[in-house]
Amino acid sequence: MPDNVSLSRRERQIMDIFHRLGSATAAEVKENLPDAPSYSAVRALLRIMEEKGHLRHAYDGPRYVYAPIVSRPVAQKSALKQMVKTFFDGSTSSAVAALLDMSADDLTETELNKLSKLVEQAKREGK
Amino acid sequence: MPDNVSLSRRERQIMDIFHRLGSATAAEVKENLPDAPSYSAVRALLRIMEEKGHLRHAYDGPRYVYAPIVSRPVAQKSALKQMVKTFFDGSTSSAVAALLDMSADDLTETELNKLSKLVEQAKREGK
DNA sequence: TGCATCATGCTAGTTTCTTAGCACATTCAA
DNA sequence: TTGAATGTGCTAAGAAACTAGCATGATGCA
Repeated sequence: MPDNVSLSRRERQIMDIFHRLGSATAAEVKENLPDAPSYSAVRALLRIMEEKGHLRHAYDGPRYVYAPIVSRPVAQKSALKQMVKTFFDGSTSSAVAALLDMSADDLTETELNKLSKLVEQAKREGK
Repeated sequence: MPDNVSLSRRERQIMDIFHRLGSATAAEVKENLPDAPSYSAVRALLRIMEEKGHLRHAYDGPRYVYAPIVSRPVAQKSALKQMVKTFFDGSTSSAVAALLDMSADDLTETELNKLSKLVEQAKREGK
């Protein structure tokens, strides 16, 4: 095992599923996995990832329901940080700009108003 | 080789370096790599990644300078898309909100004003 | 109750990734 | 011009990741 933090290809795919779904059984993970391997392979991966500390499991009747150890907000934050650092030279505003530019068409007026408010709020708090 | 698109652990680390630096020689990649392996190992990886179509190389005198095949803007876009989909249920505004919240303290007034303008512009364009 | 179904735990094998090291070409300064 | 430094190409092997399949225990319904 290299280091318990950096994920292998499959492990990353699986973590993405959990970040999207929150929690999932082995069968659900398999369904959502590109180039889905065998059910057995998925279970083995989940077991290993639990050992490594990426996941934990609870019981839903007879079966395991896995979920990430790290909460969604924390995972979001760390993913965004990484993203801003890697792709935007550490500039948050560049990232926001790209985000807006990218999906300008998809944003409703309501959402845009919400964003205006967020920016205004940030201004007030900064002072 | 699994599929030429999904990156292995090392390959991902290396791609991140390129997205940050733009281009780099084997020696530079090695310097920036966590748990840096041997110079030789780095070169081998770069060669393989070029074969797979992730990188290309040019010459700087005697040595190779590698760079991503995909341009930075395109890579940014696709990374953001992935991020929004995985961590924010597809909601751009949630992502922007998290971004602002995360780094509110680091944003200067100038930057905030810039963002205001971007939002206003998006509003106008949407109409 | 008995059996099909659906779980998990484990083991062992294959494939892919990762690495080092050698051979050879080029560069550059003494 | 010559040899130390610094490149690259290649090969082979060890490590890690990935996978299938079997054994076994729980569940649920005819």
